[in-house]
Amino acid sequence: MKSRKEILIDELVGYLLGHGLSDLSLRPLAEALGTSARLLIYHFGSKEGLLTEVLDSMQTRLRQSFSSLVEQRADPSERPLKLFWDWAIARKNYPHLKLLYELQILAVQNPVAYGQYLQRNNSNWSVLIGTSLPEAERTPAMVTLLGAVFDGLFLELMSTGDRKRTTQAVLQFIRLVDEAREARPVVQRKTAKASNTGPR
Amino acid sequence: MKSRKEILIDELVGYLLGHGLSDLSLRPLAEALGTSARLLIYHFGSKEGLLTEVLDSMQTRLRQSFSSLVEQRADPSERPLKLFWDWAIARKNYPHLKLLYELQILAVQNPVAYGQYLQRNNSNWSVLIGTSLPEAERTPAMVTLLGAVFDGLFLELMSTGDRKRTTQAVLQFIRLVDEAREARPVVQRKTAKASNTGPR
DNA sequence: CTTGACATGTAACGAGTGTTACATGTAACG
DNA sequence: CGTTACATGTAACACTCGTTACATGTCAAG
Repeated sequence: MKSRKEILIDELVGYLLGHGLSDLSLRPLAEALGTSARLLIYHFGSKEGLLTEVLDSMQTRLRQSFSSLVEQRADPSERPLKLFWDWAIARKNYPHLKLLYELQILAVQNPVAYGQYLQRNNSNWSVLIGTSLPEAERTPAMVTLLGAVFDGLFLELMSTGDRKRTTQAVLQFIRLVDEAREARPVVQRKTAKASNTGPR
Repeated sequence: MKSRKEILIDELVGYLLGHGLSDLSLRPLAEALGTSARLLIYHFGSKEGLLTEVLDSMQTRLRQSFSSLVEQRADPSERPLKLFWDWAIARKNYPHLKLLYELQILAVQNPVAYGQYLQRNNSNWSVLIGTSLPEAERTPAMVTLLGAVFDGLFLELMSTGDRKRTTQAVLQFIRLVDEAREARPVVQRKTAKASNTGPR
């Protein structure tokens, strides 16, 4: 059984997804939910407390959704980057990520007001994607690049709404990495045969 | 001779670079410049007019700086992406770009309030970089990817401040493109010899 | 010296902000 | 029924917001 507060949080998330963070105001917010500013303060203590709880709840849910995605991935041949991309632009997840990117930028420009909500953010999943790289390629530069490709393309998607072109760009990047891998001389030298992670 | 207004604009730009857009307020702004809100309204008509003029001035200056960079580039062997990156993270330009990225995000979340300042933005230079690609590679996906790599890495720089690692990632990407180019069978078929841009 | 354009100072207006004081309702438990 | 915890409504507080009315200053041109 959900408490009144949990119900409120759900509705608040919905509102934030549609209205963004930068010009949030209690009274219009309350009115949209059919309640009053008085109530919001009553349940969350302050506007800041409200933001903290709502954003926390959102991050938690996103993290869960992402974890379950990684665990039960149907097609193991699919590249992690593509897998993650498809997840991120799914109608269900897209607005949430969009909001987190807004938060990210606001925090960069105004750490005093927003920095606290940032503890850990996309750093988590960018690392997770990085894990998918063969160990020899898992340099800081490559991991950073991988994360940046995702961030940049997502930003482009937010700006233009062009799902097709941005997804093409994701695939282009994957192709690039593959081709470069072909071109590179094999550095592996210990065992000429078998895969590289050693016996188990 | 600069008019009072032009002087004001210069000071305003300086203030915006340090404080961002999202919580801009006339009175603190005026106080920081040693003037009054009354004066700002007097010169710019409204807060909105002020923002329009200041951001316009900023974009104009950035565009000039970028143009002169492209024209007089010293080392023609340097890759355009790297050239542009170095320009963007230079101490002089970095805060401006940072502000434009904030504007970009705010406009995405709140087109009503900020959309008007966006007419043309980074689309300009991302196209310019794209122009540097050999024609065969200048697909929408590749151009999009190129722009996204820049955006994503700049975002990462804004968040972490790690100039070294992000620059390494830029170089990593350039290397990736080069290696992939090697690996790919040559599509050019018209002339087997000489470079491809034709006689000069 | 007077005129007139530009610049500035003081103070206020009405609206919106987050937050609070105080009173009232609802419903479960003894 | 009475008590108690939770929820809610009404109204206000102190403050900031962008903007404006009105008066005053500066300073060059006639």
